[in-house]
Amino acid sequence: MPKFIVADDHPLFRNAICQVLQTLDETSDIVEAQDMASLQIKLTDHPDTDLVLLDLHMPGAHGFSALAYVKGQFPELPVLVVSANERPEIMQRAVEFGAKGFLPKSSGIETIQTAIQSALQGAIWLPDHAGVPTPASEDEHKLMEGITSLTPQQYLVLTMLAEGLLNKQIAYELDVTEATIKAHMTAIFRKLSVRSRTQAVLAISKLNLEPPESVTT
Amino acid sequence: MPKFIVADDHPLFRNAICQVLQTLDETSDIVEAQDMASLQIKLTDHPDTDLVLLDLHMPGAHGFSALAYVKGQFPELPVLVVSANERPEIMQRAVEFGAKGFLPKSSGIETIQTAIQSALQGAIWLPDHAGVPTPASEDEHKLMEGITSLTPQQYLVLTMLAEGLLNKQIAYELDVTEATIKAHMTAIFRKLSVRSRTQAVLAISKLNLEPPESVTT
DNA sequence: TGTTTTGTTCGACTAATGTCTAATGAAACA
DNA sequence: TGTTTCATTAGACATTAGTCGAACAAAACA
Repeated sequence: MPKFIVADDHPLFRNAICQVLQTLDETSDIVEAQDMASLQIKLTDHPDTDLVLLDLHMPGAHGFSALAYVKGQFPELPVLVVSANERPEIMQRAVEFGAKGFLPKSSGIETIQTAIQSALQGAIWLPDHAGVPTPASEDEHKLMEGITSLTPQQYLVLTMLAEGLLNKQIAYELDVTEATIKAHMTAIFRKLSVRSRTQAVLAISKLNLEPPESVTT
Repeated sequence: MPKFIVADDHPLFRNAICQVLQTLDETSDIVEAQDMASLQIKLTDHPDTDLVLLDLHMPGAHGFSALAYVKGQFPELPVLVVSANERPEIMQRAVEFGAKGFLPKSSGIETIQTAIQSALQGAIWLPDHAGVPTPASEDEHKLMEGITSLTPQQYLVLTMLAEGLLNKQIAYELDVTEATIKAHMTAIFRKLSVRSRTQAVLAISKLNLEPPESVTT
């Protein structure tokens, strides 16, 4: 009886994945999450999960930083990255940053089945067209390690910073004092090896997958 | 006697392009630039330029913001974007944001010749594999317009902000008072429709071409 | 040539940001 | 059970960022 968590903000696709999981094993225990906050809860509620199918585009998930965060919180948990992105470098990066593989959303049912099964068996799975690996820079790894070492609260604050919010606004949302947010900021800066919120934003935007998308201001 | 400006920070590739230009017309007048600062100078020194070959990766050039800036300073000047990027969406964006076409660096000599000639004749040129156009969002266009309306000094300040520099550091580099930089910031924020440097950085990072590359801090 | 507009510059003031120190509480551990 | 470690919380203080008003010069314009 394998246990899965399917984390994707698109209900239709989430359903489709669940269908495939049922096909593989009727006794599958499937938990769903539609954003990083709910994923966090589901992960702590279900420590016996066998595999997480993680979309890097959910609310609160900023590209690979979401992967880094999950790996930091649950280092032993296998994660299969699911994304609409088709770029080979992105697929390679996912594995390099600790995922069990990369599953494009354009994949057919059989491909999805294969990918999940190899991930469950502990193997790495990548699509045929993943191409030649181009290793990430050392700086990039350092940054991922930094995000990995963030606490849940710190990751949340970083997420809200990446939305362009003021400390005051973040404090209001999280119902704490502005001073608390400032303290979190300082901790985040240390872990990411930066000196200001501007540099922090610049650093994590380097880990984003999709460049030209709608500007959400 | 056509007049060109070749703007690329890679000397080898700049040379190669110049060779091709010579082949097309021996009487070609070719001016070179290796960064945005020198491009700015060359552009004002040579107002009779027929075509600019612009790499979006030079020092001081932050993706499409560099294109927006050049178009803002010289609206009538034809620009052919040259980039190592091979993604169809990027190519489409270049044209949508006012370029005469997109020339991948992997192109053969004949392709380069064709592209330059159509650009000179005023036509739009794109590679075969440019694919189906996916129009940019309205927000994206608004942002491009904002960058277009920046003055040279403001663009320079924005560039340094995108490097993660403090106002104090920018002021020192440009040899003006911190108060001056702050005034520039306020003007930039207005034009980009943002309220803080953090939001400004987030906005322009949406226009970047290359997602996962070395983190230059 | 006189007027207007605009970019650049800056000082004064207000708001936001970041660091340091420290208290509290919970989890890990001996 | 007592100890240690660490996340979370904040207040006090110092620094940085951002707005407003204004002077000055250069360019555009009538």
